[in-house]
Amino acid sequence: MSDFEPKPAASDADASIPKAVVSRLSLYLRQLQQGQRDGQTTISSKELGRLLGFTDAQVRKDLAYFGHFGYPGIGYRCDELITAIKRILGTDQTWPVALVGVGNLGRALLGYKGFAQRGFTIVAAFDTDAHVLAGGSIDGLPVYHLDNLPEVARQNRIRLGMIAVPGPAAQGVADRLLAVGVEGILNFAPVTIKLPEGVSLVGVDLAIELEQLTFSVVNRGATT
Amino acid sequence: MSDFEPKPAASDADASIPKAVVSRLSLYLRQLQQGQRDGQTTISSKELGRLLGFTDAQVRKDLAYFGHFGYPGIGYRCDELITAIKRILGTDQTWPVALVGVGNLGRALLGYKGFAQRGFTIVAAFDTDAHVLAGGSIDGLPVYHLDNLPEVARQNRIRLGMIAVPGPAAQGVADRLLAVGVEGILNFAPVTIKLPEGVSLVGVDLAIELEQLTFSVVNRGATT
DNA sequence: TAGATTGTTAATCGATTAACAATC
DNA sequence: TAGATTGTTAATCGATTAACAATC
Repeated sequence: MSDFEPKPAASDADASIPKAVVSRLSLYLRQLQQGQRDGQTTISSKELGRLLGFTDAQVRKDLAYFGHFGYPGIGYRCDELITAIKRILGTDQTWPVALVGVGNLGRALLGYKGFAQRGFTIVAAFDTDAHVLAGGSIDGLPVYHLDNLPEVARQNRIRLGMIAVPGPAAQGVADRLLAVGVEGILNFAPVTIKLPEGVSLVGVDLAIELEQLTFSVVNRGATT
Repeated sequence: MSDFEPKPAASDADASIPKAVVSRLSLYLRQLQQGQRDGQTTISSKELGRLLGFTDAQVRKDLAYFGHFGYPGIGYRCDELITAIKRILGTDQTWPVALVGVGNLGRALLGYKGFAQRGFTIVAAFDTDAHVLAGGSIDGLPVYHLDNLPEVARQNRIRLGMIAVPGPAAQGVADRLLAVGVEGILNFAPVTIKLPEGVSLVGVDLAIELEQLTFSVVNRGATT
């Protein structure tokens, strides 16, 4: 850590950061990258907020949790802020990810281009189905039996796992990921997974996303 | 509407419902259905909260936005509460959905079993790529050129659309969905989409979900 | 300099939790 | 009845917004 740090950095006993702030951070990053592709070099909190539907105050407050990134009178320099947010989110490095479950959804995740661009690489896939395993590899990526998880995870220093198996199998898979030291799990199975403290979990349930949509369509204007 | 309504129902000038409440509603529903499959007929707010990591007070408060569903001393009857929540979310009916973009991700969405079980049916898929269109159908579902959206959408009374196209194409697709009267959009493209008031939007960005995970892994314990 | 915009404080707003009378 | 649990009110907690001195 050579360059001076603007703030004690969120690693300390630093006041905890609201989850909502972190999810907006990802949106800021995405928007900044889009702006940069369009040749923008600088952006104000007002403009960034407008593009995403937030107030300028919120943008500044969110960023101020992590340091002083802006220039009064100018705004934020896109390249600097992109670098800063990536560091905050931990995606200034590439993360090797394990995928468990190579059905429909798993295959789509394997082929998804968006991961590489944002610092993630699926380095190994696992399944238990003989039919799937028979192929040996998909898109050039080896597909192992789940029983090989321990060795493969260790060899590739895997810290993140994605679960794309049927609901009833998800908890068992999560337990096996934990057992090999995975620190974060992205779960696509439509069930609640129980994890011990100290392991992070993000759940994505595609049907639930659609339900959120139908609610607001049916109750047009009833949400905050 | 024959049976007596417990409350003025969220359609009125009824105080607006926080988004967070609606997303928990979906989790309650999922958990209740899981419980029911395991033979449970009744559940208390305390137990339901414990399973999902919420307080009992929160569960009761959330449900109380919509009516009186519980029985003091007993709890909630699973079947009744499932029916009630489905009605609230609008998934007591089946929604025909249009899918635009039949690449990797689109194909996975087409094959996803979880939708049908929760009230959604993809009734038509669209693309603009000649190679994709050449097949004519996928999984028995017709794939049309996007230019055919107006007629197909009308014929099938489509009110919801899912966007699974590359980022640069997403806004254009959204505009075309709007033009045919779609009222809600689930966007998987990693870009911000602008919609007019009165159309609902839910965005799912897979890389962002992973970023949320890396943040909490890197800043272990720094989130609320 | 004048104009723009930051970082931050204080005020507002909204959501969560605790507590309890009512009820089965 | 006693025990359990609801629905709801009031208290607490946290997050958002408005305002402004500091700064480029």
